Amino acid sequence: MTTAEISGSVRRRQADRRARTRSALLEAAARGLSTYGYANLVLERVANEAGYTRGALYHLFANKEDLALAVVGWIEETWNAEVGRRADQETHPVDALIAIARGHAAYCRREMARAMVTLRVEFTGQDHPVGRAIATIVDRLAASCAALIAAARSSGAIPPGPPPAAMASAFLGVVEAVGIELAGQAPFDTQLAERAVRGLLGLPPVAPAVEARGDAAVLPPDEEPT
Amino acid sequence: MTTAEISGSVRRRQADRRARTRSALLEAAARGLSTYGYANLVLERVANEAGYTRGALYHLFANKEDLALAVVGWIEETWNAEVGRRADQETHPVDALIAIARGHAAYCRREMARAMVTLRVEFTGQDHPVGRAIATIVDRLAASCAALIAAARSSGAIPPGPPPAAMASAFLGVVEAVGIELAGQAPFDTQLAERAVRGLLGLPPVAPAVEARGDAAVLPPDEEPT
DNA sequence: CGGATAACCTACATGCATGTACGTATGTAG
DNA sequence: CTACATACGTACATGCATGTAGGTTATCCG
Repeated sequence: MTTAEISGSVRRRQADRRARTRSALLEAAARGLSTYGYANLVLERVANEAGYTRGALYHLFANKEDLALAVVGWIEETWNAEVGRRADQETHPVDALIAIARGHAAYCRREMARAMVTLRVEFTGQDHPVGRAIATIVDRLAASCAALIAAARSSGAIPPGPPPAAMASAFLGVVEAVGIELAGQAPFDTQLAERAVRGLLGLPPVAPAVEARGDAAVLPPDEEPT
Repeated sequence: MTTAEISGSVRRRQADRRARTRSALLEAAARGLSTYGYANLVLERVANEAGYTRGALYHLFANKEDLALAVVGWIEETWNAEVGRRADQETHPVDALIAIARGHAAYCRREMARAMVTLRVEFTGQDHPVGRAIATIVDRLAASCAALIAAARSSGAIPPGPPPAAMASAFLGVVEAVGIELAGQAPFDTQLAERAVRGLLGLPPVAPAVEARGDAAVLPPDEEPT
């Protein structure tokens, strides 16, 4: 029984206990959202998978929407920490774009990345707070990519083409597609994403010598939510 | 006109009426599925948007699932007619892949293409008849692409890389991504899809002279369902 | 040790969407 | 003109998921 397990385990502070159950619920919710989406997500299943009941969930989150928004916020944090920070360290716009392509393709191995796609597709064309939250993140990211594309063009690094905003949308779509389609493949080849976006942007292809070696990146498993 | 022909045309009136309302409901359902997905699709809205009530819908379709399956079948037909046939006419595998890339990117302008994506995402990882129907279509398509990739490799047209099945998944993902992200943009540049998949597959980029001209394809609006 | 507070569970109320049964009107054949 | 079939509408029943209220158990502090 749950109560016996709790009383038998090591004593924790109330805040710790709260944070721990909150993390468990968030993780279960992220898994559920990535597979079932928002509408098909049933809260009792989420709570049970985390080892609780709906009562605990409604004690920690206001409602279903609040739970989903918390998951979206968690996604944004982890993405910024794992991908955005790496891209910000690059000085040249092309390098930053490639860093985003490879980093996001790698990030797509995580459960949360699939949740991002699922929610975005589900709420496209709707007017729902969760959809707006997702759109805000993606729009910010797209704006950054559009600025990078514009900068790379003005410096002559990539040839002219469609408007930067449109190219940025296609760019992110390509990166996401490669990441999602290849998530679960081992070894995970993040260079495929780079090859695709190079073609899209009009950059010269990667050197054949490097390409033949096929460098594969290995990712650590999902971390615990904070 | 003979009496048989007259009675035949008269007998047709009911069948025609049935087919017309069926088409109207199918079209409304496709629109609804592309924006709301399956779970959020409300049959009363579908029927009302087609100018009927749920009674007519349940007279022509067994249930919600049957309606969605009919939409999926309609998607498959139109896709084969507009994209698959074009690809089959190409003799060289690379040309067939490019034809699929450009054709599918163009096809993505249609409402139904968005429904295809929405349903596929919604039912990924589920065991639902609608999801199976979608998966069957996509799997067949992916198998065709994988065969084309393998053929192109054995003829030396494209360099070696990840397994053809994985490449085919990424290929379709890229094509879909470019098509979806750029649907609604005008002029619609199907060549972006070609550039992206060329990079992905390891093909040389398109000639700059042709690229600079930026040939845009214009599509007719959605046809009536048959 | 014991009250207070927070974490958590159980049971009920509500709303919404599907599916079904039945009613009506229009078309069709003998 | 009569009898039947088909297209479509209306109203009810059911199931399911959310949200809420109140009770129970665990933790904190004087």
